[in-house]
Amino acid sequence: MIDKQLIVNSIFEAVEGQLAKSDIEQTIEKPKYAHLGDYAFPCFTLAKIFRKSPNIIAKEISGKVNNDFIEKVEAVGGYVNIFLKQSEISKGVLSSIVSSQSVYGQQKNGEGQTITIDFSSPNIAKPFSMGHLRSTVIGNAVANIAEKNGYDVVRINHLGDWGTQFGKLIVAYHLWGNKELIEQSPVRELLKIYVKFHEVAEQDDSLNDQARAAFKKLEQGDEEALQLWQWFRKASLKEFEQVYALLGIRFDSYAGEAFYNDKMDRVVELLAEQGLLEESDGAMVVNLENMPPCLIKKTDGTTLYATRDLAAALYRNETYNSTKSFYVVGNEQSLHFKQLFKVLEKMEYGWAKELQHIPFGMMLKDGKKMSTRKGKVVLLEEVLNDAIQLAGKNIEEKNPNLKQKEEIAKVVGTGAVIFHDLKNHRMNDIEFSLEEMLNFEGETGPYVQYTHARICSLLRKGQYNTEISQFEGLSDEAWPVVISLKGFPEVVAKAFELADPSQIAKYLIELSRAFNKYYAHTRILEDDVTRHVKLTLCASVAIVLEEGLRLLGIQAPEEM
RNA sequence: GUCUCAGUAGCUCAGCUGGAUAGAGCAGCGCCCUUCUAAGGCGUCGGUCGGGGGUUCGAAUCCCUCCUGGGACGCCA
Repeated sequence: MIDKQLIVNSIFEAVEGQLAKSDIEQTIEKPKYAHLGDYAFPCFTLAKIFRKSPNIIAKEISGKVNNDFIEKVEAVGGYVNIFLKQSEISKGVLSSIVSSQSVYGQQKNGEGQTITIDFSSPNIAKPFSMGHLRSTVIGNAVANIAEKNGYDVVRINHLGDWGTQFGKLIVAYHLWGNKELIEQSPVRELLKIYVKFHEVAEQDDSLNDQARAAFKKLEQGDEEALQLWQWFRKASLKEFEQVYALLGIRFDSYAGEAFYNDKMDRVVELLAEQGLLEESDGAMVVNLENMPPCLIKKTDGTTLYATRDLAAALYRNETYNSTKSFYVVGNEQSLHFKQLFKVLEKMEYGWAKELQHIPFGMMLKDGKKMSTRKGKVVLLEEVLNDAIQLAGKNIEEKNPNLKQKEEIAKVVGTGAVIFHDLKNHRMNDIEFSLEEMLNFEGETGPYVQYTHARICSLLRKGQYNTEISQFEGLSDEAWPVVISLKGFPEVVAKAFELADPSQIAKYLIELSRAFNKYYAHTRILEDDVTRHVKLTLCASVAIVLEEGLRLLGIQAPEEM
């Protein structure tokens, strides 16, 4: 971005210091249309200062802006439009990408800092639904993006392996459980009895009392309850790990809620010491301003989600010495996190302000929230399998001689599902649509992967040699591609600032589109002097596409 | 009721720290494979940016208000 700084400087001089450099930098924009140049500076705010029309000011400034990267400057309708020297910029961008390879775009703003990211966090003994997909893929992408911004990342799977739901499961197991069936297909069977529990409990409220009692026994260390709990947990985790393997996601810690079982007394004591704990209707709460109180202990003395999250926050801060903490959890839990952070603030922990809830919209079915309790869920594994199968079918049609068909179908199918989730802003609710998710054309993961694969094919056929450096001689048609490549580092930084993976996804679509257009109109493998620089451009695009997809948690096959 | 998120083309969305003619994809219609993977490219159709006020030289973007939908709101997580 040296070119932009130079432009800021020369505009700064041209306006005789009437605007701060930071203001100028913010005001400079990317013109809406390519024929208006590469940078634009609107002069409307200056009209008052200089008491002249924006048109005249733009003309005056445009005469004064000049440096080695600028081809020409035009004043149009109150704007100063700046055109860069394409050859100079191209040379800089391509040589930078080719020399740094996948490191291109690496930022340093997070260097020396650790960030913990709590994501995925499925509930044990419940199926891995499409709803959990969101936390999993968004969290994983945010983690990758944080690393690309220089942070050390600790990936935490805060498993939902504790709580009243286990009381319900234990009761349900005693009533309807079948050991053999559960051994065979744990999550499916456990879900079945869990759903049944809720059906019956609707008629017979005493079941809920039994469940609470069962959980209390569990929390007090009852042998039989503990054994059941351990069994449920282990069996579920085994199934989850298959999904993580398929998605290529790993965690640094699987410390779930149960892990904090022996760490909660301390939190309660601390709260009591500071006089924050109050009794209310038999329960223990922390009262908060402008918010409902935060429940710490139930009437029967057992703990709640919030208690465990408080213990977890303390533990993480002490263990990882993190400077930031993200919680990638659904939007519907916003209040819970507001309360949690507020309680920590009241406990006077300075680091409480570095905790951040990264919310996201819900996966809807028929316009409504999916409910595990009613058994209305779409299973992630089934969707992934559908996607993989369809990808396989496409390969059979389009590229039947492909090697490693199965492996590629996996990469393309899961890529489609992940990209579909990440391409839109995370706060949007998503109406579950298998049809849309399995669409491989247009703004999709496979579209980006396909662009990458075609480039790889070109590089093979053209015997692209990384040793040769040729960065000049591109035609005008290549310019939109170069400009797009140039923007990658900025996108990486913005994606982290906003904790928004869709920034990367949208960028990849834009780069792919720019390249495909170029590819459709320019023959690469021509035996002329520009062949190698064209291949260098192709190689650069491939590097950035692969790296961008990696940030999203998607692989980029060389053939498909 | 309170808080919160959202409302842009038939559908899914981008643009939202104010700026030039509101952009994509899907669906529809029509082209382009005897040349580098057609999972592609090109064209065309399609919009009172939920309604109404206000601030501003300028508003999809900021403020107010109303309407519609989702979600959360003490012993679930």
